[in-house]
Amino acid sequence: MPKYMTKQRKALLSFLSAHADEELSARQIAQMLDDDSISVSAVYRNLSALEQDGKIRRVAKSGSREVFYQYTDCSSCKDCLHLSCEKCGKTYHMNMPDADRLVAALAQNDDFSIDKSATVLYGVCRECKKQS
Amino acid sequence: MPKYMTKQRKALLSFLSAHADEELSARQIAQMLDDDSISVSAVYRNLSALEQDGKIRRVAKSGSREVFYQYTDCSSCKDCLHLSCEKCGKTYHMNMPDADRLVAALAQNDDFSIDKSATVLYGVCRECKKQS
DNA sequence: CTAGTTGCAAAGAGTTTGCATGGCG
DNA sequence: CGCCATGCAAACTCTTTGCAACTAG
Repeated sequence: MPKYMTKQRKALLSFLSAHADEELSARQIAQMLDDDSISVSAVYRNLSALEQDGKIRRVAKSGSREVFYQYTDCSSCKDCLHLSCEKCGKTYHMNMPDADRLVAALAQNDDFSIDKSATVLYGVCRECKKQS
Repeated sequence: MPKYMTKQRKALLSFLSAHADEELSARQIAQMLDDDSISVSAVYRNLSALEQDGKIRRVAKSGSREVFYQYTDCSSCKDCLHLSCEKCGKTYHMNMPDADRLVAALAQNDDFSIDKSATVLYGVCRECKKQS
């Protein structure tokens, strides 16, 4: 959809790649890309385009009124399901045999076709479990 | 948390029970509870309380700037995983053997403790699959 | 050059809050 | 009767949009 690769868009995409799978608000993104590399409105416009393009997911976090954006680098994990840790915020990729089994079981027993790109499983990851 | 059962709160809770598992915005809720049974701000305040109490989940739907609220009647399905249809918006309950298998597989192979109350699997339900 | 993008500032929308009033217990 | 909850409207914040200037191709 975007036609020109402006330096602002380049900076944003590069930032998103570096922070793939993290849940960030537009404001946070604009701030972390400090030194005036891109304006907030341009961030919003680019984020919207990416969302329509299916490259970004929007999530509402409880307790905050902002919406958070999560960029997923599609090349590497088009088909995998995502696990998101509620403690540290990190995203993991569910291992494939499990994911396939889940998809198959849902299709067979619940007659439900899962949309892998839209669903995220929430919980607590190994690292955070250790600490608590 | 709430101390008094006002008629507004009663109307809201009754409405939510009747529309359990549906994703609705605060505005929608206030409007559907028409004839001035409750003000929008009271809806927000009650919704927030319910959210803190874990009885309500907030979701960001792509394309809309509003946040949607989903009430789950905990008594009936404390432990089950939810399936949400992207076409018709209905929520289904994943059948238990599958859910248990999924939880076990995640714990064992990914070392991830799933939070059943927070996760929702998105996809397309049987009814909607037929139609398309 | 031309058309897509940006930045700014203003508009728009959803949500929150202060305060006086009203009602549950 | 006391305190919580409500309604209203104003305040806030996040997000979108109009428009002139800029720039990638």
